[in-house]
Amino acid sequence: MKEPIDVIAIVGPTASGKTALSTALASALNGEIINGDAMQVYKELDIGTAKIHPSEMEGIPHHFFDVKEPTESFSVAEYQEAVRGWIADIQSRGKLPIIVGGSGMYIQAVLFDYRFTEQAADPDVRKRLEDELDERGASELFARLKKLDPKSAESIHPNNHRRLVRALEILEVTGRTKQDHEQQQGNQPMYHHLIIGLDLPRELLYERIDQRVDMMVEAGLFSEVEALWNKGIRETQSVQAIGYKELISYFNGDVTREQSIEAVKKNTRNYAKRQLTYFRNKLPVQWVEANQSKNEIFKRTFQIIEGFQK
RNA sequence: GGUGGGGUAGCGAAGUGGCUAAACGCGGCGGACUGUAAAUCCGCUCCCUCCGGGUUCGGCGGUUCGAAUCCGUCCCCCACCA
Repeated sequence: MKEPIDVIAIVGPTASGKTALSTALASALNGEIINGDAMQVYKELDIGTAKIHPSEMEGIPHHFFDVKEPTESFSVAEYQEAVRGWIADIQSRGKLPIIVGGSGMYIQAVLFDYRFTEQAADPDVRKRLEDELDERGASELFARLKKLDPKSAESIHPNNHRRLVRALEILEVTGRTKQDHEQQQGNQPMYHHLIIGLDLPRELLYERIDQRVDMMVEAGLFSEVEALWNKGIRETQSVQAIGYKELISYFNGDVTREQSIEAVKKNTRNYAKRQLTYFRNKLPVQWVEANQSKNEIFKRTFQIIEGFQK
């Protein structure tokens, strides 16, 4: 008997062709698309995030893009909640939700039984911990974590200040350890889902990335970033995205234009590699070779979907 | 043709008799990841490997117990002079 698919996710490193596949798939399957990308939630970050242009949407509804101002912060927990809402909404209308994006953990958090702490993150507590870290040094904070939450301390490298601070923050805000919190939950899937991953030979991927960055520059990436910069948006979470932070260095006068472009390319390549690591090791991905014609990719994807439903 | 500078691992660049398979940076590869994730962090990167071993510092030949480091010679690059 056939068990219907609840949701399909299309993942893959940046520049692997997810967007092109997504619209084709959505029209074939009566689907609607949900953003699976942490940075594409931001308004005004269009070119650098390779956000789909309305003219390319082919009439397919796209959800959860452009929902944040570039000055706002954003989090996985927020993403999880919103996207699960969208999945329910799309399903209720008899359509198939298709999540498309490259943020592995975000997608994992909606598809699997990830439970975040009841209380939201507390910026004040975090700030204080960060200051403390600067003043007293990481080793002192790490020693504290080791004492209060030894299990988590084992899995956090002392140099990873961000995760160190977060673990301490959880302790302080919720009164429970990070470890205690996480062991309550399984990695149970929340939906009958299928994850399609696009992959292509590394060398080719890098070539495509370099080309795409050049295209972004031609498409006006510098003026996009300059507009943000002129508004004083220079250090927000949004603008830590690749393609933005490097050009901000340029507008700050720290590097040349050419250097900033090269940095974008390099950081994008490194990022693509990290994405692949995540997909490979954290998600049950059905891989599709992306180094072939759109038609072939589409056909192969369809085969997988049909096989999955049987 | 002459004078000076230089040739070190994928690249850049230290090292100027033993502690050096050779600092450091970049690039590359692998990995971690539960409210910043396009973030943050870790490991590996001459060859074969379990211990360990084998070849290296432009080439060749010397000196020395021992050389990337000293000497001779040859090749190549750069600058200036002719």
